[in-house]
Amino acid sequence: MEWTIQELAARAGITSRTLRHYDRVGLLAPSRVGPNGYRYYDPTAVARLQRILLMRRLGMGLSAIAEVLADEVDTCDGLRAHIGELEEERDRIERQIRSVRHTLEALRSGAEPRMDVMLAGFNDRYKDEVVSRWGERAFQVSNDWWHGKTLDQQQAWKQAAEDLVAAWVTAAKAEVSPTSEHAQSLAARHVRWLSQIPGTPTAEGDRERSIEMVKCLGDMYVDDPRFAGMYDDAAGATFVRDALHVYARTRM
Amino acid sequence: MEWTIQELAARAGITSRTLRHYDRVGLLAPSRVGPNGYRYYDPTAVARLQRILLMRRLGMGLSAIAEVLADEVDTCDGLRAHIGELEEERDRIERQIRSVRHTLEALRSGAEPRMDVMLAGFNDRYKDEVVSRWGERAFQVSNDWWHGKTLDQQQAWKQAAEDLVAAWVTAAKAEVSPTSEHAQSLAARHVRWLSQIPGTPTAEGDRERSIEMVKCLGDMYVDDPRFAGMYDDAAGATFVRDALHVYARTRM
DNA sequence: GTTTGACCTTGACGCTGCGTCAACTTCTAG
DNA sequence: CTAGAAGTTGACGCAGCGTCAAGGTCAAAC
Repeated sequence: MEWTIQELAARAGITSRTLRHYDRVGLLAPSRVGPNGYRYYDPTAVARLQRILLMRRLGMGLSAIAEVLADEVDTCDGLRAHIGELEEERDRIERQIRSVRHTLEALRSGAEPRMDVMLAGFNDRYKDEVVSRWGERAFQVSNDWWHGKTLDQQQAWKQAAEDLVAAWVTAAKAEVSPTSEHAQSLAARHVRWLSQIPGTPTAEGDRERSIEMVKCLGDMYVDDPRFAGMYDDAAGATFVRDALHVYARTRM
Repeated sequence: MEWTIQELAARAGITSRTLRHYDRVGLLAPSRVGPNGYRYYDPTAVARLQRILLMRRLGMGLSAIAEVLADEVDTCDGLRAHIGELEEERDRIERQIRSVRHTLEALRSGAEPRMDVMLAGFNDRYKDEVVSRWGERAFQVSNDWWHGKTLDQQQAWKQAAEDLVAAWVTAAKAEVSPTSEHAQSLAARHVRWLSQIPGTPTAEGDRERSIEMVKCLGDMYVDDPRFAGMYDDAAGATFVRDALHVYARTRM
């Protein structure tokens, strides 16, 4: 079976010009060229084109695609690498979906983006508050850390926080006890999450002040109006606070 | 809070040149321009940039992005549309992953791609066989139909077939009876799938020959070596054959 | 046999979305 | 005050095609 340039273009959803371009740059030569100069493509060429279009969709340059196709001694390796790329791309999109979805909800409820609040303690918008409570250096270091991250990294971090909040809400709804193993493991995760922020007591291994900070944070979840609704309702916030207090007292 | 052009570029993973370009084409103006001509960006600008980069990743042109951002009277609508786009993109990638994964497996096992076999009855590679069994016209019509589809459409169709096979294998493993409601609904789905191919008896409503064809196909799954392993093992193929036979006898 | 119209060819120029100097100014730190 | 890092505005370049232009080829109709 063979196809003319137009037939192949139509089937692939591209133009004949693109195929001629690929021929010229040596990316995809027709399987046969008629004595009249006409280009004809066979199924092998079609398969190659499919791979090319796949990679192009991922934003790869034509030269990069050519390299991949050339270096590909083992087709299996190429495909495996390809699956990896696709999975990464999917995960990235998945995260973006959740992020946008969250932004949408926040917008609808008229609230500020939750995570801006979550970062309240270490966001420059709350500088005075932080400085008075944890000192100038804690503010500086944590602030620099945050602004040193790329948007992608920030988003990933926020996503981790989102997941944590979601886990808390689920646990609270399940009406288990704040002292239960599950709740305590969530608290541990919460503290680990906090300790990623440099400059804070938990990150610096200052046990006394870490305990104080975790308890303070728990109280804020309940009392501070800026956190209102973050853990769904008052019961949720209370659950988180209790769990954090217990964890601070017994396991830190 | 404000950032200089370099700070923002670093955080967004782009270059300052890109930001200047966006300014020039009116896509993203800095929130403030100093008396020295320096550009400064505030969080609002950052949010807008995030949306721009998001859409750009989806392959949109800058002018198209500008239009979207301009037409967006309601931010919520824009975000919702955006989620839709992202979900579609994710699904597309998901399908590609499955497709590539399948190709890989087929390659590893040394077998031909399964779907080439699945199409055996109506693939030009098996022309003689088809013609002798279902007539010249059935071959012609179905073949034209298949080659008239775009690569994307072909892939979607193959994916549907993959899903069908997977459902069959699952059902076979569950050791339900071929006469069970579930197996029979799968058989119905199988026939509907077949009837999408123009020129075949099932597509043309020829009841007698449709029954014959479904039974014949079932037999081939078991007997024809080209289908070996498609339904995992002999037991799987037998299960499918039995279910199809029962369906053909009692419900067609 | 010729004509018509669809499809093929090779240039060649244009457009988008930046990368990359160049030439110059401005801010920051010692 | 001076070095160096970072800012500015052009201006040119490059990839990946779209889009004529100026023709050859083919299948079918007349």
